[in-house]
Order: sequence, then C-alpha cells, then structure tokens
Amino acid sequence: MATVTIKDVAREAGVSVASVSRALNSGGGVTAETAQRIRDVATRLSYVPHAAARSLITRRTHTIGALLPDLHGEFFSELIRGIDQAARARGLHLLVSSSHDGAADAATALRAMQGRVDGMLILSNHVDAAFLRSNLPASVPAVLLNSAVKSKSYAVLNVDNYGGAYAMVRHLLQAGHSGVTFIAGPADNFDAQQRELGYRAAMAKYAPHAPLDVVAGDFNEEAGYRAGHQLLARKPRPQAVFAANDMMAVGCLYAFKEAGVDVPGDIALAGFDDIPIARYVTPPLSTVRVRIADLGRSALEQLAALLEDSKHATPSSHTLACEIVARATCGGDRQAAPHEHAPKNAVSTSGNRSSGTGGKA
Amino acid sequence: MATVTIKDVAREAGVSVASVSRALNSGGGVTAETAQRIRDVATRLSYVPHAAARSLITRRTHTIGALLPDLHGEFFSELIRGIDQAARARGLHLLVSSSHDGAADAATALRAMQGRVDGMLILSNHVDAAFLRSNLPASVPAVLLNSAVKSKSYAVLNVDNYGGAYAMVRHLLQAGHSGVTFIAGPADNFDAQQRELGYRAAMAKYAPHAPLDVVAGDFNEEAGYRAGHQLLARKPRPQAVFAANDMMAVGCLYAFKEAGVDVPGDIALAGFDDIPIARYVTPPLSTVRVRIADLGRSALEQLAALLEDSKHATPSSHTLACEIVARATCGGDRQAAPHEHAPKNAVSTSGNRSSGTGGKA
DNA sequence: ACGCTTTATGAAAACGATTACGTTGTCGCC
DNA sequence: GGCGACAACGTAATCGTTTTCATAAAGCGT
Repeated sequence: MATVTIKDVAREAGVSVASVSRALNSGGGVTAETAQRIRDVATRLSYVPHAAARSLITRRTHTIGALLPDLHGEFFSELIRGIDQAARARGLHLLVSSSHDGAADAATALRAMQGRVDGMLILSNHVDAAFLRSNLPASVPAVLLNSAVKSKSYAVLNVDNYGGAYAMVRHLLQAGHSGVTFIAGPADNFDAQQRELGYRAAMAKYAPHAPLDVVAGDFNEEAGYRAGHQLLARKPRPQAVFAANDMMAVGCLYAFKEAGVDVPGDIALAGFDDIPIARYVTPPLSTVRVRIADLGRSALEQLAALLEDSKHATPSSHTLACEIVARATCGGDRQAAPHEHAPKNAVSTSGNRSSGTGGKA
Repeated sequence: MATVTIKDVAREAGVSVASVSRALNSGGGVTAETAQRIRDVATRLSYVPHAAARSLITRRTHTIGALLPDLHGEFFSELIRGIDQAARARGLHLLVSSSHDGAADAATALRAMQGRVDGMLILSNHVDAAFLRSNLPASVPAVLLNSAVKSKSYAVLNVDNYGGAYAMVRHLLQAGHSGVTFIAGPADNFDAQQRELGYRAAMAKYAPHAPLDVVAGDFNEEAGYRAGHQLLARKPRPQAVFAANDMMAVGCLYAFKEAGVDVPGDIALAGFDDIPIARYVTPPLSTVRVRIADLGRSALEQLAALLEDSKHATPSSHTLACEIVARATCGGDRQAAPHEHAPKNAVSTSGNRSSGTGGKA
C-alpha cells in the first residue's frame, strides 16, 4: 500500500515518466492509444499525483486562502459557503484561517499561509494598506472584503452598506415617520461607518429639517438594549429607530417590550443584516438583507480572474447591493405576512434549512 | 522581489544550505553563534521556507482537511471555530471542503484532498465504513464526527444525542407532564435516530405506562409547523411535545400560537440544539445545548494525537455531553429569567457576539 | 604527542512531479 | 531516393527542501 508514484505508472505502462505526465495533463505529444493505456494503468493503480511535488515545479498550489476575523453565526457560514462553492467549481481548494483578533494575530496567520496558496481572500478590519504591504508579498493576488482600503494593487469587494442604510431610512421616512434615530455601530468598523453615512445622507435628502440623531452602540445586543431604554426616557420619544445591525435592533426591541411600548404602533424599528433571528422575534424585525453567500462567491470569482492572468487583470472595486426586507417592526404600508415558514424567496442568505448536529438528511 | 530560497540565505550567511536547514529546524549540529547568524540573515531576507518543497521530502503537509456536508448557520461556524482554534494552537492548517450533498460529491472532495492533508475530519451522513475503505487511503488518519460507523480503524466522536434527549424527556416528565410526544427527525439521520432512542428509553423508564407517541418530521421548520397543527387536532391534546431539533420546535411553536394555544400553559414544548433563535422566540424555547465548538476542538485534538504517533495510538470513540437549557416553553419549576441579554454563562455555543457584515470591532 | 571520540560543517542524494531538449522514426515532397 | 518537417517518446535538469554521509577540526585521555 506504499504510495504509487508516476514512476510506477510509467514502468507498468512501459513508457517514460514524461509520457505519463503528458498523457495525464496536457494530452498533447502522445498517441491517443498510448494515452489511453497510460490512463488505464493510472486508474488501475489508483495513482494520484503528489500535490507537493507538482506545485514545487509548477509554482501553483491550486489553493486559495481565506483570512477571516472572529466571526459568528450565519455570516460566517454563508460566506464560506459562497466561497467554497465557487472554489470547487473552479477546482480550487480552500485554506481557512479564522477567528483572528488583532492585527498581530492576522499577520501571523497571513505569513503562515505563505507559499501554500495562490491567492488570498481577506476580511478583517485591522487590515489596511500598510499592513498588507508588509505582510503580503506583492506576488500573491488578494481580494479584500468589506474594506476601506483603496488601492489599485488589491481588488476590493464591498457590501453596499451605504445604499442599504440609505434605502431603509428613506423607507421609514416615506412610511410617515417624521424623523429617524440611528443606533451606531463601533466607531472603528468600516461597515458601521458606511451605514451611518447612508443614514445621514438619506436624512439630509428626505427629512432635511429633522435633526440628525445618533446614539452610540457597538453591534451587540446589550448596547441596543441600553440604547432602547435611553431613548424611551426622552421627552418626545423618537418615532422611528434604525439600528446599525440586527442584534442591536433586537436588544432595542426587548427594551421596548419590557417598557410596554408597542412596536410598531408607538415606535417603528429596523435593523441591518437580516440574521435568521430577525424573522423570529415578535414582531418580526424589518431589516436590510445582505446576500452574504453571493459576496463570498463573487470574491472568489474575482480572485480566480486575477489568478488566471495576473498580467493584465486590473484589480477593480465592486459593490454588492442590499435589499430591504419590510417585516412588521417598521410599520407603514407593509403587507400582512403572518410568519414566513419555509421562505418562498430562494435567497441563500436566509438559511433556516439548518438541521440537527449531523447535517441534512 | 524574486522569492528568496534557502540557498540565498546560505550564501548570504556564508554557510551551506544544510546548516541553514539545521539552524532553522532542529537546532542541533550547529554552533549557537552560527545558528544565530543564520537566523538573523533569514529574517533580514524575510525568508520563508517553500511549503511544497518541504512537504515533498518530509511527507508532512501540516494541514488537516475537514469534509463537511451542506451545513448552515451557527452549527457550521461554531464547528469550524473550534477546529480552527485548536489547529492554530498546534501549528496546523485547515483545508475546508463543505457543502456536500450526496456520497459521490463527498467522494470526489475526499479524493481531491489526497496528499494535501495529513489527516481528515469527516462529518457526513452518507459516509459509512465501505465508503471510507474505498475513498480514504488507510495511511491517512481520520476522525469521524457524529457518525454511526463503528470501526477500530477510525476514531469517532459523537454528541450525546441519546443522553441529551433522555435528560430532556425526564425533565419534562418530572415537571409534571404525564406523557411526551416526540417529533422525529429524518429517518436516515444518525443524530435523529439517537435522539429518538433517548426519548424512548426515558419514556420507558419514567413513564412506563404512558404510550410512546412519535410523529414524523425532517428537521425543518415547516415539518414542525405541520406536526403542531396535527397534534392540536387530537382529541386529548398532548401535554408536552419534544421536537428532535429546534427548528421543528419553532415551527411547532408558531402553529400553537396561531391556534391560540398557550405555551407552556396548555402545552409544554422543547427542542434540541440550542440554536440562537431558541432564545429569541416568544416564549423562549427550552432546549438541549450542544457545545459545538468543543466538538470541533476535541475532534481536532484527537486527530492531532493520531498524527503524532500513528503507530500505537488507538483510534477511540468518545461522546460529548449535552446540557439541558430550561427556558420558558417547558413549563415546570423553572426560574423566571426574563430574557438573557449578554448571556452570563460563557459558553462558546451561544454566539450572539455576531456583528455586522465586517466582523468584530 | 598521538590516537580516538566528539562535533561542526559541507557535498550530494533523495522526494515526485513537469518540461526543455534530444533522439528516433515516419511521412511527404521534390 | 534523399532531405526536411513533424510527431512520439525518452533523458535529464529542475523546483527547494531535508537528511545521510563524509570530512575536517578540535577536544581529551594517556
């Protein structure tokens, strides 16, 4: 059961190793029948080329690396799913390194991937241009996800946080609310910043006389809960609240429920991300949906394009659209959908196909 | 900016490549000062050994592969998190291939990993002993997760589905319900089978005169919803319902709410998995928690042990305990916890740390 | 001083593939 | 019939490491 090498195949087929290589890879330079015979022998011996040996000479690993922060839940799964599917379709392998906290951590991981990958997918908010310059050799192409980096050396793929927030604020205002309060995310988070910008722009456009109203938050449920209580203490209570992400919106919702405030009757509420929980809280949360699997997929495809002709492939910047999902909490003229069982819209984002511990049937 | 090899380091340091290799790896066989000089030169040139070349000769890739089915949501993330953290701690890389549906698909993926990994972590319900024999060379050690396979060739690591279900049924019965109805999972799913067995055993033990009552399900919300309606149509309604997973319990809960049936007043309800949604439905769902990150972690550690001495490391079977989480839906003598914000128990399973699209702050 | 063990070091052989370059043989064409 | 082109195939170099083996220097006991 010793590993069978190309030599064994060659000997068995009565040819040289060169011919075996040609028959199995390029196809040219060998007669059709010799090629067939070689292939037969190869399968009979169940020969599988040694990946390391091959990539030593071809300088290709057919592997792409994904550097991800300490992500949780649906976001992580969907992202990987998108990446993995696209990668498999292209015959690429996926080397994952997740759960990074801090730049030093990410740098180590990035360096550890040196030479093991042909390209990188990077999602991290402590990654900037300087970081990349010193930790990523120029020779390995990379696609940055949701990054503020603007460089023509790297391709960047962002979710349209700005547009999504803008659209949601417009939606709330057009539903009749005269103002919108925004619960912000972490100050150093790129997504959070963009969402706030979208909020400000939409307010300026559709409610130019209403005051801008931003309270601090950090993307956690607890922060939303505190913000909710805080807002209820105001003399004229806000009419509508837009949280920078769903978890804060959920926290806020519980604060409102606890105080006996009706949503959306007394206050309208909306979040951002469309995490699965959003559909299950009572009442169901209006939010902005992000097609995360698509994000992963297109990131990989962009990287693959860069890999194919690293010469004249210009690393470009793209943005992925969001869509607003009007459920119960935003009030207004929504349709009276009771509860979405087995959601009809076949978006990959909303994955309540989740099974037990062991996977699908 | 051409890649710097060991030769460059050797020339620059005025030694042979052998010494460089020794200085950087074993440490023995070189003077302390030469070793230091070599290390200095190496860092100065920012030399990083070519992984392929190295593993060509050492026959080690320092990479482990993870073969996963088409998982969604929290389960997937937590599993990978656990694996990844443990892997990093051991200096191992993680090659992921997920989203497999069907045995053929899994076989292809498994074969594609040939030679790229030192060991495999496998979670898939269409993987059995025969499958492994024909698709996995005996030389590569593997750990099977949640698998029915009983073989001394492979290590198996299971969640204690049986024990968890048993404990939950006992809990329900001891809370005063005279019987429990079970909503089963897919017939061919190993977890589902074990959970049903646990249900049956607990019933036999603690309610020997109550009839066993199992209705079909498939782990999806929709099935739980249908089962819920179906159960309400019974003449004496069931007193307590235990669903084989949380998604079905949630579907069932919505069916009850729709019919105006009070939970837990009229009917008690419980699920399995403790998915994040469980905490957010109204009322919060009682369930059985599975420490998924721990599952991944110990799987990797077991594999690492196998890797270190493949000789006399006996691939053993282990089981990971569950814990029951009594929230509102199961009635009984639970404490009146209003809502768990920022959960105190620092379990890695309940990850509402989830952020926006861009990761943590 | 002299042999003998220890130790640092270098030269060279692996590892398993791809591929540039020869070599042969066959065919076509003048 | 000879000459050149081309196709099929083999030989050997190559990729960047690790590791065995040889060699030289140095320490050490007598």
